[in-house]
Amino acid sequence: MDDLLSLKLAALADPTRRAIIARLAQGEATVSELRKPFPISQPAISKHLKVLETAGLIERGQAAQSRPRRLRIDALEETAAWFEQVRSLWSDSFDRLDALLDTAGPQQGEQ
Amino acid sequence: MDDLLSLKLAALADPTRRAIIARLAQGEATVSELRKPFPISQPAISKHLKVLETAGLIERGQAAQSRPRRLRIDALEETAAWFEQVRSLWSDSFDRLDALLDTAGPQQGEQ
DNA sequence: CTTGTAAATAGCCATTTGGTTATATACCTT
DNA sequence: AAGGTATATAACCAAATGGCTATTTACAAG
Repeated sequence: MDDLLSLKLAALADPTRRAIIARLAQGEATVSELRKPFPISQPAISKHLKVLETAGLIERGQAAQSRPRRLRIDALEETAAWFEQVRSLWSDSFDRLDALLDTAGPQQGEQ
Repeated sequence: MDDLLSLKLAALADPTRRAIIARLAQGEATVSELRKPFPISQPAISKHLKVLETAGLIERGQAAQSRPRRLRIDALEETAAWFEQVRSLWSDSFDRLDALLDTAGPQQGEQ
């Protein structure tokens, strides 16, 4: 399991990391700022950030001794795109089912 | 890590399981059918299916000696909703930034 | 050049994960 | 009831994950 999409979904499977992403969606933040809401150690946060960075979901800045992180919204969209893809497979096969039912006996109009 | 959303994302972090979901998006299928594309053992597939079921992403039917699985599309939508939520956080803060720039000195129209 | 603060890395540990083979269960067919 | 086919469960294993404490690195300020 190491394609980018898997890395992204795995990264987002952790509630702490999702909270970090949600925080960064509102603007960039330093490691210490990101740490505040959580009862875990600083190294643990750094590890989470590395996971998110490896997945390409965030990137690192440089400012004095702090390294502000920011969200890579495009990477998040790429992840969301997978869901769209499945959704369209689903509705395609639904369409085919509708067509089939139409042929067998046209009665109701599906939503 | 055991809230439902985390379970769902973790379930989808595996390529085999995503392929299974994609397959099920096109219609229900038995375990043997689902197994075909993969070079792994039947118990391994059953394990994957259990992960997906625990996450609420699929459900199990009953038909003779086969237990067809089908996609729970609503569960998938719930998962996709998280991405929507982050997207809106992101655009909200973008709006605020725009407003700020407007106040400071109105010059360019953002994409 | 020492001190302070922010963050990263190393080393450790328990738990989880994804795979395996072997075995059990469930249901149809004969 | 005996056999066959579909699936589930058990028991095991190696690797990955998420946490910790201790230590190191990077930079700014005295």
